[in-house]
Amino acid sequence: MSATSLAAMLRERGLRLTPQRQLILEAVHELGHATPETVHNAVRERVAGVNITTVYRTLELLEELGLVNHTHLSHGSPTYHPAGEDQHVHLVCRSCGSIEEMDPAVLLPVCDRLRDERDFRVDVGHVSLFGVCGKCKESE
Amino acid sequence: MSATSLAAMLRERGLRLTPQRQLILEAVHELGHATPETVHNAVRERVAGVNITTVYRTLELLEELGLVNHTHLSHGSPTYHPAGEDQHVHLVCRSCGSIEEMDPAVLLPVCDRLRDERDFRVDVGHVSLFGVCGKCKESE
DNA sequence: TTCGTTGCAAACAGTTTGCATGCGG
DNA sequence: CCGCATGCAAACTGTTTGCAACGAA
Repeated sequence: MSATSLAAMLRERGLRLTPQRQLILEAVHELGHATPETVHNAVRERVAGVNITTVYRTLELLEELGLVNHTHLSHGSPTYHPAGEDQHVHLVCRSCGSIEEMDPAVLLPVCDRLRDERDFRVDVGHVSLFGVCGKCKESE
Repeated sequence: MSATSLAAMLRERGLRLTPQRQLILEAVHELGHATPETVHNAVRERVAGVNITTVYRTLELLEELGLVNHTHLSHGSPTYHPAGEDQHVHLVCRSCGSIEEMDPAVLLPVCDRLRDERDFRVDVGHVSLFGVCGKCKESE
C-alpha cells in the first residue's frame, strides 16, 4: 500500500491522508501482529505527539477501508494485521504467548461441514486456535 | 456437582464452602454461557449483597478446581461454562451474537495435522469460530 | 470559511488489589 | 484465636466520546 494509493482511497470518501494515518498503516505492516498500544509505541518512535486516541480511530478507519484486519487473541487487546495478505489462522501459545500463522486451507473441510450441517459460515480469516507450542511442550 | 462434593474439594485445599461459592457454581450450570456480570446478576436474584469481586474471585477458584472453564468470545467479557460436560467448540455469530455449540471432534483432523506438521497442541475445549449463522445469512 | 482531523481530558467497562471486618473451625 | 472469605473502595487497563483548536482545500 503506497502513500498515494492510500491517499486515493481516503479521498474517495472525502477523507485526508495525514502523517498519522500513513505512519499507523506502516506500523501495522512492519509489526505484523500488533495491539493498538504496540502500534502507538512504534509510531511514537518515529514522531512524537501521536495520541493513542488517534491510533484507535485510525485502526478502525483502516479496517473500514479493508486495509487491516483485527483478531481477538485470548484476552486483552485485539491485534491488528495488514489485510490483503493471505488470510491466516493464528496459533496462539497459551504458555509463551507466541503467535504462529497457518494456512486457513486446513480448516476448509471443517468449514464446509459446518455450512452443510449447521448452516454456519465460518470467517476463516478470523480464527485463533489456542494451545501449546512445541517449545513450551518440551519444557513442561 | 453436589454441594457436599464441592465442599470436599474445597476442604482438600483448606478452603471453605460458602453460600456464595455454591450459588455461583450453580449459576454457571444454569446459565450455560455466562459472563461474570451475568453470573453476578443471577446470583443476586437469589440472595442480595453478593459482590462482583467475589464472583470474579470465585470463578477463578472454580476454574482452578477444574469445575468451570472460560472462553473469550470476541471482545469484552469472557464467558464461563461448566467443565466436566463434553467439551465443545463455540460458533459465534458476529451478526446476532448467538452462541451455538459443536462437537470438537470435527476439529480432530485439523488438530492432528497441526500436531504432526507444526508441533502445536490445540486446546479443543477453548476454540471459538466466528462467522454468520443461517438466520442472519438469510436476512442479509 | 468549511469541515475533516487531532489531542486532551473525561467517561466508561471490565477486572484486580489492598485492607479491614467477620465468621467458621 | 487463627486464618479463610467477603465487601468496599480504589486502582488499573483498555477503549470510547465530547469538545475545542488546528489546518488543508
